[in-house]
Amino acid sequence: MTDGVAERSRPRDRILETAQDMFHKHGIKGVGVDAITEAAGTNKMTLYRHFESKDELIIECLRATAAKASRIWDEFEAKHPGDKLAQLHAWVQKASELLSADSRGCDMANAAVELTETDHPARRVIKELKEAQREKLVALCRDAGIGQAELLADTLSLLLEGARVSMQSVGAEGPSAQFVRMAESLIASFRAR
Amino acid sequence: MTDGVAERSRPRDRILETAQDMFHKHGIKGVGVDAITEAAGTNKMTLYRHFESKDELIIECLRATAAKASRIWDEFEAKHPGDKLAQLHAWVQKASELLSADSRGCDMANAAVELTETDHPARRVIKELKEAQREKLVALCRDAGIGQAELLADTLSLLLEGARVSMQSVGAEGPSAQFVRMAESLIASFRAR
DNA sequence: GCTGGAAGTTACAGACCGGTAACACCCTAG
DNA sequence: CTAGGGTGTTACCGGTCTGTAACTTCCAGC
Repeated sequence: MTDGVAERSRPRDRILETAQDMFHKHGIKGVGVDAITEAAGTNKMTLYRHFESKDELIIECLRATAAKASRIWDEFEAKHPGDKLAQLHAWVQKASELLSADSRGCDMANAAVELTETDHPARRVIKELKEAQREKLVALCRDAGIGQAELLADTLSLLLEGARVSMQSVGAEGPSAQFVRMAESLIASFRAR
Repeated sequence: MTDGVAERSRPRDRILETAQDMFHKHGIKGVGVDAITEAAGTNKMTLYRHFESKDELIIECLRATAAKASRIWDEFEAKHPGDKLAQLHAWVQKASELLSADSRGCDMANAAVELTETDHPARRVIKELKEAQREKLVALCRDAGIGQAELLADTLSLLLEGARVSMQSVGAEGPSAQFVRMAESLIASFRAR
């Protein structure tokens, strides 16, 4: 029915995959566990046998999303082995593609917006994962031979984060449409210094 | 008790102000109408006499927030009458101050993240208000004599939007800490063209 | 074929949600 | 003094939420 999830995988995997998808599309507080299990072709009891709470499921979803993002970084290295500057341009290109393909932005940032309780267990996970991603981009910039690597990486981060959230407010024809141009001219300007 | 809202204003104003504050702090779906009315020192019936639904209240809150932001723009004109470039720097400065003062970001962007239903009545309001703000910034850049005014305005928009959402994920010590430096060097670079 | 564990089913608890009805109150304008 | 509108109070509706209990069914490994 509303599946799209491979029918013959194990319930835990189906739940995780379905939850990722539904949290992404409808937001965390916009989806109940009943809806997830139904879409995953299973039931609530099975969910609670594999995840001790909805919060725990949320955290597992965020980790899974981060793992997917990590695999994309591997593609950069595979396509441009050793050429860090080419990988940086590939990062810009990939970010732009993801912007075009989907207008619901970053799951971790969205989760941070939704989960406002300062002691929510997902918040520390979000922070850890985001910091890891930041480190990766800083390293990439540095290895690409850019002087102020941290500053470039942080600027690119903010631009992308901004593009993703801007799309949700004003759509794809807003400021985010110029993301590639902004990012590329930024990189050029940092390389010229 | 949990007030902070002037006790002797009219119920409608107290509700609106309290709702703005609570939506901002805890998110829209994280606050029920009961909690709002209680904090505003009134009751649910009175809320529904002034607002036909929670959605309507949300929209009024967003409009009120935008109106506050609009008043900040008036300050720029008042402090630097006619000097658009100084006003642009004041914009950067003010944005930075707001970043330091509060880590819950932009109410409209946050609402867009939370309200995922594509036909939610608040979404068109968010888009309108955000587009109006964009126009203001573009006009300011253009009147400051900058060539590619749209591009600068959009870049600054994304940087600020990104800084606001980044703070919610990784805190004030993350990439957003460099916002002023990024914005100022951007402006300088655009002016040099 | 038997057995044990994973998965499905049904029902429910307890809380909270947005929204409404009915009625008592108070305060101000006439 | 009185009338009436704005406000407060209480109780309620139907729905949804996370999470659990008790029980049945299925299926793979022996």
